[in-house]
Amino acid sequence: MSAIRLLVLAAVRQHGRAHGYQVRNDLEYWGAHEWSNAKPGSIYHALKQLAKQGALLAHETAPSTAGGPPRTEYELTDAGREEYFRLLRTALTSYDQQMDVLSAGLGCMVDLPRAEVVGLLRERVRAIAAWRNEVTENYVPEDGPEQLGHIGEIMNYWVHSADAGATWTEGLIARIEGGAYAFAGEGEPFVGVLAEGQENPYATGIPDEGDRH
Amino acid sequence: MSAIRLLVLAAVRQHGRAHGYQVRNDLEYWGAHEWSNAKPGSIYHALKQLAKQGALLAHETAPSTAGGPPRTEYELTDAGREEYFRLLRTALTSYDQQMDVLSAGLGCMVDLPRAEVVGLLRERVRAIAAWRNEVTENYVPEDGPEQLGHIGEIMNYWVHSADAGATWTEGLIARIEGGAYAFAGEGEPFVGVLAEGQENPYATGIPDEGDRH
DNA sequence: AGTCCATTAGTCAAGCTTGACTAATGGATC
DNA sequence: GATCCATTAGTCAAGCTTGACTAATGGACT
Repeated sequence: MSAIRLLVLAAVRQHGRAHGYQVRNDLEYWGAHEWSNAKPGSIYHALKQLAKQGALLAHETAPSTAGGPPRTEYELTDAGREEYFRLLRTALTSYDQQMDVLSAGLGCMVDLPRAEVVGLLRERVRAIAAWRNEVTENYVPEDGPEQLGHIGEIMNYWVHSADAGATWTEGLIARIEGGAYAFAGEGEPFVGVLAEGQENPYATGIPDEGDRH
Repeated sequence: MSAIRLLVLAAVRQHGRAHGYQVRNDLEYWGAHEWSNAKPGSIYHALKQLAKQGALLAHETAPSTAGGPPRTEYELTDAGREEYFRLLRTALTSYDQQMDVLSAGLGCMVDLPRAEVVGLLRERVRAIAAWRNEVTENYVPEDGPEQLGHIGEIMNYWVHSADAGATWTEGLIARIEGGAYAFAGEGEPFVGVLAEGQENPYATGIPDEGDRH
């Protein structure tokens, strides 16, 4: 599972109706370029693919009001809403060693009820434990782990990462059970997208080639 | 950077001369399917691509002696040896949040001298610290981190993971400085590939569709 | 002697990712 | 008033990944 579809659906969903560049800006606002493969090509590809598969409805292209080529606006369909929640639940539950998927899930978690998120995260902790069990049982030779030599460090690293992930998840569960954040059905939903014309306070100040001289 | 090229170069290098299926088996022996995208398609693609780019020399296809279609054998070129060490050094040094790259680097680290590996890992710790610094400075609003709401959990998770990675790397440095493992120039090199006809003791017992009935 | 099928070995199309490129508008500068 | 260029918006080709598929050999079973 890649994070990009979840992120794109989340952005379109919060806008109600959005064009590609808006989605692209929101993902930059979320810092997604730092922890996921949210690049223009991937975003536009995901939009087209989701539209083709019926998760998004593509409205005919309209000429831009602010320069640039005409733009296509997208809206979530019912199938898209289902897909969004399916992806979100998977992102919070499954352990696939990919930081981007969980990160996207964290950004969207408040769209689910508090109790469900806690349940999904507990399931995640269980999944990590199961994975850990599987690899430690299958990859230790009869003569003890020393026999593996430096190769054993690979497993050592996986297990260390898995444990760190589980510990962190338990901390998050505690914070959520302690009342942190506003989840679905608990008042004003969190607004996480940029309004038309609003500037991104986290815009990357990184100059590209063209800025240098 | 993806781990697959490094893994494929490592397998070919250890064999001296190898065909695709041999590489595929070695990667399974290393457990690479558990922690990287080492699937048949990716492996054969990487072999072809590396050959096209001059890192591998492809010998003409020869009919298999044990069934199946004819196979192509590959050998490292001088450019391939350089590429191997370049990728290996990058894998050990850079922090890109991808477990597979570091895992591949760990599997290959003994091909470098002990002192160099320690240096590269120290550089890695520095890279993690720099990354941590950058994100914590750039993504905290003026009014304090609480302002971010649940979005702050994403950064919290990155930082936690980065710290866990740095701690683990420091542990590894200590083990290596303490004399663990045999590195380049320290006697018999570690043999990590399967000889012709040798069975993989870690073969996945997972049955695929065809086995079911 | 024919069929089944496990093993050996690799191909392929569809989808995803990447980095570089195109194209239109409007304001700043010379 | 012509040129430059930042911003807005999106395309494209090349490469990578995935899962399902093909193809050849030889042994087991009927």
